[in-house]
Amino acid sequence: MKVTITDIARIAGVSVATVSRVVNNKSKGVSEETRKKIWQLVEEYNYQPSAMARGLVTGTSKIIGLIIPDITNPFYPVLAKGVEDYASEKGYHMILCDGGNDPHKELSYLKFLEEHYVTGIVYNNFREISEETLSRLRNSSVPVVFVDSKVAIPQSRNLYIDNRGAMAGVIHYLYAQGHRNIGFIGGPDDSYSSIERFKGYKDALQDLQIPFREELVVYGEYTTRGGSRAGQLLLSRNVGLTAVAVCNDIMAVGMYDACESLGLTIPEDISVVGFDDINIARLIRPKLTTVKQPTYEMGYKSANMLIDIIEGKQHKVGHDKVFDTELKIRDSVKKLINYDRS
Amino acid sequence: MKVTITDIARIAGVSVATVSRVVNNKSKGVSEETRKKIWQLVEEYNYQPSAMARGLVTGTSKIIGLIIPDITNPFYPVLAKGVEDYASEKGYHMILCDGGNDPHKELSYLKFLEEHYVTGIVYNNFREISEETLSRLRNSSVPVVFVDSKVAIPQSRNLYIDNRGAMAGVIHYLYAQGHRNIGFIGGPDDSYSSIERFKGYKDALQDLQIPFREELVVYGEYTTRGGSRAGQLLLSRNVGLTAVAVCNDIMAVGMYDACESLGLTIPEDISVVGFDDINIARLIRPKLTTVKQPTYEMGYKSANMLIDIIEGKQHKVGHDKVFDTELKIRDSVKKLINYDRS
DNA sequence: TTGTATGCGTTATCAT
DNA sequence: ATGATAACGCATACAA
Repeated sequence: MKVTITDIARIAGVSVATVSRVVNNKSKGVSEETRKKIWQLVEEYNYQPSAMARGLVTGTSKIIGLIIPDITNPFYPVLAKGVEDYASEKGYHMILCDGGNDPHKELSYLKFLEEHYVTGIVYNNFREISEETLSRLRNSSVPVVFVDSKVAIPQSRNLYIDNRGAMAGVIHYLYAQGHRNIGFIGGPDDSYSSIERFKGYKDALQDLQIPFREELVVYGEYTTRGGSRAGQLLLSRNVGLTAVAVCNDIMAVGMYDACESLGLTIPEDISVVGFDDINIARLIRPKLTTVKQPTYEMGYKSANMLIDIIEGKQHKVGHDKVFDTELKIRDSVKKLINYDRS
Repeated sequence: MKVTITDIARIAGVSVATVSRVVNNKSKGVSEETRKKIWQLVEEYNYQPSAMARGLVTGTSKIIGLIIPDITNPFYPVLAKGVEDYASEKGYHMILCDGGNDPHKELSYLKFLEEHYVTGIVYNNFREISEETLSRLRNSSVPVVFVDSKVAIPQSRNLYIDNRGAMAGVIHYLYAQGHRNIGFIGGPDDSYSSIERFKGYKDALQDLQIPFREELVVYGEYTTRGGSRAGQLLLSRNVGLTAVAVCNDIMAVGMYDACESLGLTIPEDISVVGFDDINIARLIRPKLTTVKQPTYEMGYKSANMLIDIIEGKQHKVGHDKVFDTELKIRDSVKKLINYDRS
C-alpha cells in the first residue's frame, strides 16, 4: 500500500496541513520539534507525495519537456544533456520526447506534455513546425524555447546560430583553398537549417562571383544514408567538382561512404566540409573539416532561458540568443593551388 | 483558461459521467447521438483530460520509464529508440531518464517516476545497482525489466546477452588469427558487463592454455577518453602485445587514438576488437571488428516484456530473455601467421 | 441510456 | 503553531 500524507499525519498525531507544510519546506508556522518528527516519519515510511495530487491542485509541475526529431542523430544526445544538466541544477526534471520525425507522434507528445502540466518546453524540429502544433502552442500559454528555428509566439524565445553566415564562411574557406567548383548537399527541403545554409552557399558564390549552377546541388535526408545517396547522385553527374559543402556531419559521413564506393579519395579527389562537429567528425579518416556548433551549450542555455521565463526572470535585453560557430579545420579539404590572399 | 470535463458536460447539457464515458471509449451506455455531440465539443474546445486528475483517481498512467546511465554513449539512443517504438505502438509514452552516471540523480529519477505513477520501468545501469535503489524497487511493486544485468526482484524480468561467451569468442577468434599475446581493456570495475566480459577473456585463455598475465589487463571509464588512457597505459608497458580485446566500442575508439598518438598502426602493429557495434565502428578506419549486440531489438523487446507484464500477459516460458551476439569481422585485426585450423 | 455522488492525495485558505 | 475543510478534475459505483 502506498503511504499518503494522511497516514503520516495520523501517525504523527498532527493534521495533514502540518505535514504538507513540513514536506514543502514552508518556513513558517511549524515548530522545530514537530518538523523533526515528521521528517523522521517521512523517512521511516518512505512517504512520497503524489505528483498527481500535487499537480492537480497546483496546476503545475517541475517538469520541462524537450521535443526533438530523432535521438539517434548524434547531435541530439548532446543537446539533451545540456538541457538536462541545467534543468536538474534548478530542481526540474526533463522529459525527453523523440518525435521520430513524425508530425503525428510529435503532436501526441505535445499533448502528453500539456496534459502533464509541464512548465515549459524546449522545442527543436528541423522541419517546419506544423500549423496545428503552432496554434496549439499559441493557445496553451506554456513558455517555449525554440532551438534553431525562428518562431514568434507569445511566451517564447528563440535560440539559434547564424546558419547562413557559417555556411558562407565554409564556401569562402574552400575558395581560399583554390576551389571553384563547389557542390552543395542539403537536407530535407523543408528544413530550416538546410534552407538557411543553402542561402549562405548562394551568398558566398555571389560574393565570389562564381555563377550558381543548379546541377551542383543535391538534397537528401538528414541521415548517413541520405548523405550517401545524395553524394552518389552528385558525383555521378560528372560536373567537375573539387569540393562539396555538406549540410551536416552525418550526411558528410554518408558522403565519405559514397566516395569510397566510387573509388574516390578524400581529400585528394574531392574535398568535403561538414556541419555540426559531432563526435564522429574527429574520429573518421580523414578527419572532417566542419563547422562546430556549441551543441551542449545550446542545450544548457535553452533550458536556462526557459526556466528564466518560467520564474519570471525574463531577459530584458532581447528575444533571441544567437550562438557563435567556428570552422574546425581538419583533414578533409585539399589546398588546390598556391593561392596567396596576402 | 483550461477547459475541463465539467465545461464540456455543461455545454453539452449532459453529466460529467457521460462525457467521461465517451472520452474513455467505454463501449456501452451512451447513445450514438450524444457520443457524436460530445466528440464534436471536445474537438471544438480542444478539451484535454488532465493526466493529473486521471492519474489521481486511477492510480496509474500510460507511461513507462527508461533509466539509463548516459545518453551520449551511442549505445543508448538506439536502445531508447527501440523502447520508444514499442511503447508508442502500444499507446504508452516513454519518459527517458539519464542518470548521468550519478547514483543520486538516478535515484531522484526513480522517485520521480514513482511519484508519477509510471506503470513500468526499463532499467539499465552498467554499474552495480545500489542497495537503496534496489530496495526501493522491491517495495514499489512497479514491474521492471532490467537490461544487461541480473537482478532478481518480484515483478521483474531480465534481458541480456551472453557477455562472457561473446568475449571468449573474441579471444578464440584472435587466437585463430595467430595472436598469442592478447591484452584486455575493461570498463569500470563495478560494471556488470565488464566483469562478465573479463571472465570470458579468462575462460578463453584457459581453454587455449595461454597463461593469464596481469600486466596485459587495464581498466578505464566507459568513454573514448577512458579507452585512450587505458590504451596508452597498456601500450607503454611494452609487454609484446599483438592484439587487444576492448570492452566496448567507444573505448576501442579511444584505443585508436592511443595508437595514433604513439605512432602505431592498426592492424599492422596491433590488432583491436571492440564490443557493441555502434554506428561509429564501421565509420572509423580501419573498420572496427567488433561484437554486435542487437541493441535496437533489445530495447524493443524489453518494452515488449514490460508491457506484457503490465497487461498480465506474463511470459510463462521463463524469467529471462537472452539475445544472441555476432562477431562482425572487419579490418582491425591482422592475421599473424598462416595458421590452418583445417 | 443517463445522472448523482464519492473519493483519489494534495495545497491553500481561513479559523482557532 | 496548528487544524478543519474546500477545491483541483476526473473515474466509477450505484441509482434512476
